[in-house]
Amino acid sequence: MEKKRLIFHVDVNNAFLSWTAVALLKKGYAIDIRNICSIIGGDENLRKGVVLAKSPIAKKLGIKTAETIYSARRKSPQVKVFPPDYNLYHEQSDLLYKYLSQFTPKIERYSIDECFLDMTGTSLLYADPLKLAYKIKDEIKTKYGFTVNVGIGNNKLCAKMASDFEKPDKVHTLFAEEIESKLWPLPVGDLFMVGNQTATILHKMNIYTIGQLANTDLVILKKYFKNQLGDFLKRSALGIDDSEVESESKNQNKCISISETLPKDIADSEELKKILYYQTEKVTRKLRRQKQYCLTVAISFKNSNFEKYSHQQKLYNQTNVTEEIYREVVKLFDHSWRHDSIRNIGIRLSDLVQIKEQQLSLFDKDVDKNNDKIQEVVDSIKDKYGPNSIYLGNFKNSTDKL
DNA sequence: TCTGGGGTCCTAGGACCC
DNA sequence: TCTGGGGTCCTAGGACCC
Repeated sequence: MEKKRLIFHVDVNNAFLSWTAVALLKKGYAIDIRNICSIIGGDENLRKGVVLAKSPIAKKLGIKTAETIYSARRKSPQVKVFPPDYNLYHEQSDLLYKYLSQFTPKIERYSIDECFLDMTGTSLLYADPLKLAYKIKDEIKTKYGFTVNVGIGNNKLCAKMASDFEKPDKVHTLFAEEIESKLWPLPVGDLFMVGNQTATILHKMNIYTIGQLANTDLVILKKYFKNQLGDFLKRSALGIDDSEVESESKNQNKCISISETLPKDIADSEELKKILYYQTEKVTRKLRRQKQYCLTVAISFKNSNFEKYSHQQKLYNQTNVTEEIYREVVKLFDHSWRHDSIRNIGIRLSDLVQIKEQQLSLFDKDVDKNNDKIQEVVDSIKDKYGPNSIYLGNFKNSTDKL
């Protein structure tokens, strides 16, 4: 018999918008942008003009996340647009994580604004889970000025679905005995991991609610969805999920990537390579900060027709040295670039490992040691004097463009 | 002034081996 | 000489999440 678990899901309400609102209020801004028709949006002049977060009023007017600001303005001409501040968001995310860590060591940062807490077996410390959830919610509000939803369930799926019920500033439960009454009436597209494509297929099968999905014969689902997906959907609709809350130490990054929509389409290989160098630097520094090495390097393109393509290559040895990875990036670029006009370009490092397991070749060994040393020195100079304090001679002007 | 960025996971299909 | 088939590894591309 499986032990009954107790999982909390804490979700910041309109995270980017709330965090910006709090920061603005602190600076003396007269209006709380959470209470007007407002959005957080990228810079349209740089072609990054999409909605990243919206206020409840903006939502009511039909503005959706990821749509263009242009389209948002058509829905509501008076909408106020504020730029994102990712440094602020990471700071706030860290604050939240630190605050929540006091309640259990079994905590998973699921995204920048969401955490799972495994509260199983804490009944001696916290007799009433609901009371604790309210305390968490209220304390975050008074301490930090933003609100959260807390969802409580017997697994991660139910906790997450519960935190989504009614917003903002609410606590909800979705225990096993509540699944039929609280989960099943919801539209099937609301179920976690049911996106547009899956929802469309389900609708064609005349399945519109989570309850209908739960009561659909598995044999039928398996006909429409390959392999485990049918199983997974049925289990989710029944509120079944036995995945664990993965605490930080267990939860290693599987890949690191960077990509960028360019202010203008670029079809010049030298220019694109300069951007790639700058991206390689950024992404490998992150890799080194995490004391990780990668074995696979990938490059990705989106051209002016919005067609995407990518290429990847496995290396012989794991590395986190900028120059080694950049050499591979250039190879991939020369191999795969279709000489088209590029709108968005990026790099992805995957097959990450913590310890370098080298397939040592006699000759590589010393070179490698030197590279590591050089890299350390370069990083420390950049930490001290800023990212542009030192660079390769041939890319002296690479940051001018960016 | 149309259409972001950082992730995870899955699958089809090709290459290669026996 | 008439083209099987299982297993493994790898890449490209896509769905989904926030």
